[in-house]
Amino acid sequence: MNYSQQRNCILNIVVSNPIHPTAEQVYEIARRSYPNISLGTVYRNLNQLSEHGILKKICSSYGSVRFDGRTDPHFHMVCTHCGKVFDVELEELLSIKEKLSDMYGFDVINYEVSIQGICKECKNTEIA
Amino acid sequence: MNYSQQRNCILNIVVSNPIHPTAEQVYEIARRSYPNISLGTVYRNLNQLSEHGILKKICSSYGSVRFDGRTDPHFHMVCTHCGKVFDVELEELLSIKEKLSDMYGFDVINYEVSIQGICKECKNTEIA
DNA sequence: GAAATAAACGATAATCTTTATTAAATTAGT
DNA sequence: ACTAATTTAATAAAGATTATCGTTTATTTC
Repeated sequence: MNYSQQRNCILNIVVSNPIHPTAEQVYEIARRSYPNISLGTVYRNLNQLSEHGILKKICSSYGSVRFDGRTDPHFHMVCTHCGKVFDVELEELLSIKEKLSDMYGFDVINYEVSIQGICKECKNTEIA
Repeated sequence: MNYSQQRNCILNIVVSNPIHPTAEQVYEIARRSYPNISLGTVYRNLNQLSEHGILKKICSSYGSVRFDGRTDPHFHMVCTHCGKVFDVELEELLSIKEKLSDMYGFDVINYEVSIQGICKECKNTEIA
């Protein structure tokens, strides 16, 4: 399932831009290479790539879905001031799957930690 | 900020129905008491109550935002088969705030763990 | 308790995000 | 190069959420 220039372009954009872009952002970047690429194409491919585990969807309580080219276990902090998304490592979460299966009989397919707060930079500039 | 019969009704619905309802679901229930309540009123109040920390918004990668009357630290599992949302307790996550502040200089306002998988019941009925 | 002020409501339009449809173009296999 | 399958662009449609605005309801002041 890896043909079409557009799909490769979309994948590259997400992987090489670790800003956790929204579909709209991917679309804007993709248009530089494919000026009449359609937003529908972007959505379709982002969803297909996510379903195949090549990308990951990340959600937050506000705003659009974002996409992540990193698929190894890690989590996300969203700064509610500047909107940037940061990667976070939390080892204590890596054992969640087994724990939830034991405690609740739940087969974990995917899990996500979404943290909202104020990032270091915004904290500093606010003080100044 | 706690007047209006409609707001109290909406709050009661979310608190007394621990199904983590969507705005649409709250709307359907609220109409039993206030037949011409507006969906906009439901959204407005759910958001206001969330902003005041009286309710909590919960997001999942698919579907609408849901609301939770429990505001103490706990997390959520969504069954991708039946769509139900379950509460989860994970003590190892309760210290996230301090850890993220130490490691990343990030002031945590809120955090959310969203787990997708197949619940016990759906697993059993699938086998049968 | 009535009048004045502020907040919230209902109805509806508008917006934003995402998905579906379809004819034309592209890709893969022979 | 030819045929079948897949993908695309363009567009419409659907779904979720927010904004607008005149009217109603609640709070405050007298």
